[in-house]
Amino acid sequence: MTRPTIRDVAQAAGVSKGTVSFVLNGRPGVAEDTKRRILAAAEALGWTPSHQARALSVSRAFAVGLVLAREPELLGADPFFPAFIAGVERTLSDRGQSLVLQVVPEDEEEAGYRRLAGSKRVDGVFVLDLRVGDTRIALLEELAMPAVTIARPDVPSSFPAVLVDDRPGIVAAVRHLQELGHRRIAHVGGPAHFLHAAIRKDAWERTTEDGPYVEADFSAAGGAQATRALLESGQRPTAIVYANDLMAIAGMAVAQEYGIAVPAQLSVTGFDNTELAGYVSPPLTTVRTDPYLWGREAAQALLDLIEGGDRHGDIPVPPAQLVVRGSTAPTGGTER
Amino acid sequence: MTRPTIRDVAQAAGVSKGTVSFVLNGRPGVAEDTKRRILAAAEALGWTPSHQARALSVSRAFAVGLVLAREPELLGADPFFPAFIAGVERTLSDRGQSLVLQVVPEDEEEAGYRRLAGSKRVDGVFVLDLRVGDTRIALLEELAMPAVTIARPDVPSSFPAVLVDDRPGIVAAVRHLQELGHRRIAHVGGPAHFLHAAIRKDAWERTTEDGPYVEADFSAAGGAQATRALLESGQRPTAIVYANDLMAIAGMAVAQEYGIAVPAQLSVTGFDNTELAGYVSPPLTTVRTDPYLWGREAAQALLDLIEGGDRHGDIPVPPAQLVVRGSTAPTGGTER
DNA sequence: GCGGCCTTTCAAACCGGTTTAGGTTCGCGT
DNA sequence: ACGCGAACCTAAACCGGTTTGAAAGGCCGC
Repeated sequence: MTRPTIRDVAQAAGVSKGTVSFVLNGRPGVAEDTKRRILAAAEALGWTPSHQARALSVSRAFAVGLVLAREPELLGADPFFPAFIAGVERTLSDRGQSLVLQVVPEDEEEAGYRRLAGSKRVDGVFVLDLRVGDTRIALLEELAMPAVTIARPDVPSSFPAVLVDDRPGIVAAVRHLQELGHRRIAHVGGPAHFLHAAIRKDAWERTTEDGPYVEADFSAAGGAQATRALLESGQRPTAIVYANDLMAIAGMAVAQEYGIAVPAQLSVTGFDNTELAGYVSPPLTTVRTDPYLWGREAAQALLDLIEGGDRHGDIPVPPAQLVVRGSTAPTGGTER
Repeated sequence: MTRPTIRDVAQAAGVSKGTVSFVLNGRPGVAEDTKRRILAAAEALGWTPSHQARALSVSRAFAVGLVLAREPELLGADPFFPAFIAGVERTLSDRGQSLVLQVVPEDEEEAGYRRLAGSKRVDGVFVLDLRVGDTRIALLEELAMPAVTIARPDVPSSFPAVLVDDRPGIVAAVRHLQELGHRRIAHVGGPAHFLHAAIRKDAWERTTEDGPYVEADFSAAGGAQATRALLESGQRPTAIVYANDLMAIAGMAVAQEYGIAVPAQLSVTGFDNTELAGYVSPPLTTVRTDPYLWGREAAQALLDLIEGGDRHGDIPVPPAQLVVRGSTAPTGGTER
């Protein structure tokens, strides 16, 4: 029992391969009656097109790629990635495309893209975790590979970008703290070469009046260490705005360890609204983002780009929103 | 500037396509000299095989699939999945294969597998999150699709399985608690229809002398709720063994909320050793697993199965190990 | 009754590899 | 001088679709 091919369908319907192909691609110029016969035959045989063969003749892969260059441990802790992928899949499966994942060590990222492009395994790619002066866009242009980026405002890109603006979220967090009376509001950021880390820091910097900045690496360990540095410094901040939830949660644990009560003596905000955020003690005030939506939009844009070739312009998405929980409180909590 | 094909290489080397193909697949029967000429020509032209064409002629997809039926939010919180994928990728990229991901709503899981199989997009699949009486193995047999499962001991499977044994980890956790003097040791498990949830519960049940069981759903919300139930029950346990870190961390927050000190009044253990586990307060005693390794092994087995067709037998992996941190302590902590 | 046009269909080429059947060339034994 | 096998290589078929150029048939007007 081998899979039926288009030949079998043609034979069964008493027509040629070409005609069958026409019908199945909805081209005009085939008599109604013949069309019905062919469709019936295909149905009866349970025929489905071989995507391999189709791929070869139209030289399309019917798939898009995603290269992940983060370390596995960091990936595991980051809620962005699965949600984004789920969103991407949502659109892809509707359009009969699939997603090829490539996880590579950080220093082989470029090779990852080359591999996807060189073997024509995908028709386009997503570019995540954009960095300042990212070399990947030039690379992809050179490879003539359609791409869609998840970018931040004010960063020109030759590819369509899903424009995520983290600033309103950070600004809202800082303002919220200021309304609670905080003045020394610190920031624990991610690696400065990441666009999203840079823009979060920038938003904090412009909104806050005064407060120390520590660069960390988005990891729990990094967040803990940065927090330690802040708490031991001469002038302790009364609030810390973290660039993600993971660091914020680790930071709260450090504060506890130092005997500093959150939120009574130290207010803390995170970013991402991970599942755990609402279930730590105290529940974390954080910023909610919607990577699922970004994934859907990014996939839309990429497929349009691949198919139409004309889709341009960026895709705005709703700004991040502050979720106030229990880790922030007015200043002036009692010392113990 | 179009990509060079095997024809171009043949022409440049002054031989026929067939010969080139022979050389590039390392078949014997080609003179050393010719071989060199061909390789040189291929090199000079920068030729890489079109995987589409190859796929068509040998009817292989050179890819394996992974169907994920969990809800995106749960995926985000689970460290298993990215680490597993990273491990899979490690093996795959060495062998020139790629990974096709399919994320589907929970009720469309079967359709997901059918889609992958029907379009011949993949040569084999991984089966994760095995359930009791899982219908997927029958489905895959019907589809004649090679598969490798991540399974638990004592569950017969017609496919090779990476045999993960969670029991030693749970047993070690319970024993550790017993050595600290605990007798009423509760368990908060995952949904009972999941094999890994069932076996963890089973291991706890056999090792513990006495203690309540609450079924939850591996989510933070579920863990919190289960913990609430346990703490409000007449006979409070002095220790709780959770089936994953996420629930354990949420549980600790609930205890705190109730004014119950961890670990002084309540000891807690998790499972997974997520990144955050070591950076909450108190740091979580948990069980370390190695999904990265499982991914590597699973991919090995799957490729062997696809290529050789003869690979059988299960693949054992090192048992999970207890990581003792600060969330467990001797019983008899002072009431406040 | 014939040329012209439109509709419908077909046969064949093509995508870029792999694989098979067969053809040269050569050296060797007799 | 001839037959024979080994070593090397080629031509062509094949995988399963898409696409093109042309042919066949029907209908029209003149």
